[in-house]
Amino acid sequence: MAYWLVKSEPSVWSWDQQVAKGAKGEAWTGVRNHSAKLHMIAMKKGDSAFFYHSNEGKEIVGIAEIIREAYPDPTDESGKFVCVDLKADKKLKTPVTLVAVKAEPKLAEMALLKYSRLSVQPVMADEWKLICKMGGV
DNA sequence: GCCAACGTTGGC
DNA sequence: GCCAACGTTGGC
Repeated sequence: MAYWLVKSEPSVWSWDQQVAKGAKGEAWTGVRNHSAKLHMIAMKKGDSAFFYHSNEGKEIVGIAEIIREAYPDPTDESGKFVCVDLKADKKLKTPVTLVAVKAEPKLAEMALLKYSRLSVQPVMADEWKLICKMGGV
């Protein structure tokens, strides 16, 4: 069981839209970065991922579950990139903001802070637990 | 294969 | 709207 974090601009694809898809989920497409791609390939069905809103909100709003492992991204004409399917699992009672993550010394090593442009990132188990606690789940 | 120029992301 | 970080492109 591994943990991840995916980012999306809510104006493009928001948590509420993800929730509206229900149990059948939605393909997480459009990732055009090789580091992010490698992380998606490493995802296993049943893994969990934080859902982070970039630009607007700048906070972790919910937890999604990987329901389909990496397959070719249908929106990528070059055929080089992959996507996974995610479904909304649960919403954090309290969103964990970027400010809150930065204020917590135990989270200083998070990829979210170190590689702010990376749209799919791994999360350490203890980071995961702490953020869940901060988020009230 | 190096590196400058350029584009994109995302925080501020 | 600005700019830092970083990926990509293209000339050499």
